[in-house]
Amino acid sequence: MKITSDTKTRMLDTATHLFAERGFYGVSLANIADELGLTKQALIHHFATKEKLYGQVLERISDDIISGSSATDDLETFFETFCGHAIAHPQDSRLLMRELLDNRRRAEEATRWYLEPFLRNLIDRVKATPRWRHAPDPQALSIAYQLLGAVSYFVISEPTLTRILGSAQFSEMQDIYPGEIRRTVRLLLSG
Amino acid sequence: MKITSDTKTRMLDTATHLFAERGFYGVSLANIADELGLTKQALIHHFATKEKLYGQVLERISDDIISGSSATDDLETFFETFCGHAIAHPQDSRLLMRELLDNRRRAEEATRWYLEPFLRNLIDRVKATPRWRHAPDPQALSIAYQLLGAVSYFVISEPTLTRILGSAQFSEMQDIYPGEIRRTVRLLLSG
DNA sequence: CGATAGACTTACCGACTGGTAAGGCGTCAA
DNA sequence: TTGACGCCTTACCAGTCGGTAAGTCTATCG
Repeated sequence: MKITSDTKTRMLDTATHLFAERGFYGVSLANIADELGLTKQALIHHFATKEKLYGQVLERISDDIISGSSATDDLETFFETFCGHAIAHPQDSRLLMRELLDNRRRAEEATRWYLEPFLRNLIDRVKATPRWRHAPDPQALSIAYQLLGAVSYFVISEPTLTRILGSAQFSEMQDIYPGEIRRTVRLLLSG
Repeated sequence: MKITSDTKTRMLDTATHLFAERGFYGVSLANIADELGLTKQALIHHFATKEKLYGQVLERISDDIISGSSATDDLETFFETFCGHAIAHPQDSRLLMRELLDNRRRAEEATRWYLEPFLRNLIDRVKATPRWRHAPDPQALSIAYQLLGAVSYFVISEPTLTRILGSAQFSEMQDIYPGEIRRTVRLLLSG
């Protein structure tokens, strides 16, 4: 128990998992604490409030995403990496999707805007391609956003698709999806 | 006060709006009742439980979506309609997105599977095109899902994009997005 | 050995949750 | 006039929420 940051990391891991699965209001501090084998006051000791805990969870994820994307990658490589990361870490996609849905209400109290640098980066990346070199920002972002949405929406649909298709067909779909995305990227960059 | 179904409709409208905005656990029966100028027991009188109210909200939306899509439309027309509906009724998209995120936990108690007929319909529609006539189900669904995701993800991002781009650039993006989707549909059907 | 500090606990709080029980009120049929 | 019914209310409940207060325990350091 000497290394307190280890406990803090475990807390963030568990909180990330639960917030991603049930959302901010679907999870109580007691839920998180139970899964850790601690009390909710241990969480409050480290993070002061539930909001701040949630904020640190978001911050860690957005740092991962931004640092995980090399600035020199072309669009095709970028989305290949992005798609791979999203499928490997569906929790992150779920949590960011929830944040997109919830941030209108959280807007007043949001201190930092997590997604902005990521999206600015994406716009520049699209405008670095020959096809979209002269596109205005909204159009460049439209291109990127279609791909972003195509990946994220698929990843968060895992439970639904598994139920409808069965797990065998879903994992088949999961295998081919990155390739389909790659083909769409190429089409968008050439057409 | 004679026409009770009118009150019931108002209740469903308000519940739809609030559930879409804050999610199932972010809204209490009292919140909904307050906005209606009634008490939460009025809601319970009509819907018995919060879960059943939520279920009826979902049912109404999925009925709208399914009945709103003519079976004879080709893919391009279908997604044009779908995109228009999504932009005109962002609440519906938000709610369905939340359901995709939450239904893993709700899975045990779900009595009806809302999205299945919609997705089956989509698979058939993709396989009705010359380009994908012989595609297996997972691939056909991958094609459709990219488009579905591209539309839905954009629609629920309105608060985020407005903040980042400003409302002028966002509405510009909203204007061009259906056209971008249409072009992507064509690319996917020809490439 | 004694003191200090961080990690974590028990005990507790007021506010709010979904839901039950019971009754008031207006409308309509007999 | 009377009774029944649908709509909605007040009163109330046990359970949970996020958070505060006041410790206990252990490790470190002088």
